[in-house]
Amino acid sequence: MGEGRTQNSKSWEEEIYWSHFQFIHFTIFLQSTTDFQQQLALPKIFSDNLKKKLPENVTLKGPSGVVWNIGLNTRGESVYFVDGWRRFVKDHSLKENDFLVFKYNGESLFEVLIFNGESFCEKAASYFVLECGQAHAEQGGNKGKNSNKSVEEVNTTNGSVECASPEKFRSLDSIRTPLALTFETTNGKTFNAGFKSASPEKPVIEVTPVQTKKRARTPKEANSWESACNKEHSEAALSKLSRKLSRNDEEKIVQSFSSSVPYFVKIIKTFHVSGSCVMNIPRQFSMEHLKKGRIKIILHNMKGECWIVNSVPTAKVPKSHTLCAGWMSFVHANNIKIGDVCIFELINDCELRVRIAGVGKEGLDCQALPKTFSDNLKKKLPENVTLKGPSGVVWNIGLTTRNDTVYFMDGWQRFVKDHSLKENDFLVFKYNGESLFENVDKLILNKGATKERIQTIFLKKSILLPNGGVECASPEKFRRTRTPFAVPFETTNGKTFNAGIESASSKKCMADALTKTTTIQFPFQPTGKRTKKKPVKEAVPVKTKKRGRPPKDGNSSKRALDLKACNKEHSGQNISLFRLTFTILILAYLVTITF
DNA sequence: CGAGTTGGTCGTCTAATAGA
DNA sequence: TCTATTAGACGACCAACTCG
Repeated sequence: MGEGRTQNSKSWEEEIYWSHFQFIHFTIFLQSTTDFQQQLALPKIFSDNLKKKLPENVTLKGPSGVVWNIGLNTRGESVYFVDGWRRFVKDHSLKENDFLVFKYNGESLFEVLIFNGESFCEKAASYFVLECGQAHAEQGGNKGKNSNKSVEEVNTTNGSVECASPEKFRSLDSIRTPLALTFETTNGKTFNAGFKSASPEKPVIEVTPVQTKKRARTPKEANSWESACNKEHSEAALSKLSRKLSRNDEEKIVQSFSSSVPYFVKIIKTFHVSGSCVMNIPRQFSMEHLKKGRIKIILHNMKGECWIVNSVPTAKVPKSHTLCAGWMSFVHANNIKIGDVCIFELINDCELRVRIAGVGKEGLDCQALPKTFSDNLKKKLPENVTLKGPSGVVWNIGLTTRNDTVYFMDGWQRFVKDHSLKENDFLVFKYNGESLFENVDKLILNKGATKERIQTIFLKKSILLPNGGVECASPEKFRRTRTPFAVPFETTNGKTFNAGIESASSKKCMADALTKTTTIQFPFQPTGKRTKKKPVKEAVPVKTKKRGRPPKDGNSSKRALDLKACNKEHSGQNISLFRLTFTILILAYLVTITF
């Protein structure tokens, strides 16, 4: 979204953010596939906006307060940390999967927080990196001019509220900003199908241009959300509401998901789960990945259970398929409801794995805190806490503990809504040890470098149960699941959020579903007992000539991060109580929102 | 050359029909 | 009566065409 905008078409929020804000945050994930031990590429959006302002040498201030002087090198479109970076990596024992949060002061200082990608919490050891020879020497060396000044500036801001002026600015912004329309439309179950094809060579970016541009009907009469909700039959109302979707809305789901296998996305409509109960497969997906004629398709849910479903060619749309017999059983067994998002991934020939993401407001109701954090602080956490947003505005949130996991519960939905949080948003929280969580804003994820990383790390953190309860999987389980990545986007607040999140509803199963649907013979034999009222016209050959402008290029802005792990060399000494407390109290985690 | 018009294509959705 | 299947209306999008 925001990232897709060109420099010349910045929103006013972006313009103000990049031109006037004193502090800029961004996040970088360390990948083994990149040479991160030698150099580190800064996020493209960051360097694009600030390249001209960046000095040749900057200072990195680690969590311990020690500073490192780092040389910047511009190559092509990218800016890299080079000289001195290796030392920083070594001194902090940075490893693959660690991720760093940088806070740039607008001049030459970057404050760095270092997080463990496994626990989503800070690496405690990073607070105990002491002044070492190299770091010390650099600090006092000829590059000290910038650093000294910067350190002073940091000290003045550290103890109090960060970036006072910008925060005030943002506060006004937040008050002005209406609730996120996009979120409501998401909840409004208003998306149409999307189709995305991915090849092994290009597993995530490629988007089939034609199919992703779905046509959303607009209602003849303008039904407002309110009027729709007032209808007696809410499902029908939702169905009507769904027609109000814009094309952009439809594409969002497709673009927020990526998979190494071909897939298509469907937003469940009334007719998918009631009445005839059919599911149409996008024509292009059918053409590319399904056999012609009647076939049976095996649908897998995320539990590994499977259903056999008839797939018949669509008469009106040649080469397209419609799921019919067996689809209803799948719907019932997996408790699929109107508005749910189903992602059909082709895992084998005629086998589709279906990810089902519930779209109810219950999906926004809670958010699990990182296990490491809650394990350490669960006993100290009050029942109600305060979330302080980047704007300075606060939200009261209730905490609930279930199965050893602590969740933001009551009020979280409001926080999500007010901040237009979506799938793949990335939040960093700072906990003050009592009842206040401050949300550090304006993180910029190194999109390209993060994409692959996120697929292996940021995983499903909470699963909504049909009864509204929440089941939280272990971090290890999360890690095993490949998670879609969405490009960083800008909220209506002008904030750039990132991170990978995925959530899905795990619905209860119907034990007999399989037996009900396994009676279909293969190859499928039509009954032949139906008669057509009218002769069917011979299928007209599809015109191959495409008119008009060619589809736009998929813009893959992959960037490489370079770095490698290194060994720990420094252990903590002279531990101060303050440092220890601070170490524990800062956390970062990914927000999982089911919609 | 650009704006407006037109017609083809195809996805969405409903209703009809027939089998179990 | 329920489920499976099919036909077709409707409507949006897009590209080619037309015209000023």
